[in-house]
Amino acid sequence: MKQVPRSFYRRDARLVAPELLNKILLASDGRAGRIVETEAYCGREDAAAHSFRGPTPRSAAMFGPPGHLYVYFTYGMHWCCNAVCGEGEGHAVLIRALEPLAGLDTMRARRPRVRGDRDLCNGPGKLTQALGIGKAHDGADLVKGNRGVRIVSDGTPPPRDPAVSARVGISKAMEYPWRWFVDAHPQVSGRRR
DNA sequence: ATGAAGATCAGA
DNA sequence: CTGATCTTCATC
Repeated sequence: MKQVPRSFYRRDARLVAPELLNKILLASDGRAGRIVETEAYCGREDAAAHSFRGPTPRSAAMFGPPGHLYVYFTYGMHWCCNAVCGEGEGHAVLIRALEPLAGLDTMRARRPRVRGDRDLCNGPGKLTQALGIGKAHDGADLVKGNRGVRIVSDGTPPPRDPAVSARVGISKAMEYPWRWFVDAHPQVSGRRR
């Protein structure tokens, strides 16, 4: 497994998001999945971003150093995780779906209602539940992995031609095509509109 | 102090 | 399509 250096994240989220595809999100106890769907959120120029109006207590991590995690709670029950990008401009990449790779038993235990393994991590709230990511990981360093979460590469390059679409579930700035996913994994990628 | 909206999910 | 569930932040 190769390390993904901090310089990888120190760029516009729209450049990082498609390149995060096929990298691996790793949790402390061996649970891991391949990233197959991402979305870019772009600070002050992006009305759909939590960072749009500048830093708040919730979005503080988005303005922090790149290569750290921004984790937020939404809809009264779900955690979502992002890789912070850029250099303090409030850019981040939302990780929306994983192809489960390891620790599937623990994932199933975390998501007891799920029938098939393909529903384990195919959504931003699902994958955090499967991997056990929550408030404790807000601000965690994905390069050092000192809070048990990191992103690595197994050498698989990002897709040469990732699928692109509008972002899912937003009500502002819907016109931007800032969602990328691995088209070759229809069974694990989230919704496909 | 208040309330509306929310980067979602599961089940009918 | 709807209900669940509760934090966050802008506004009053």
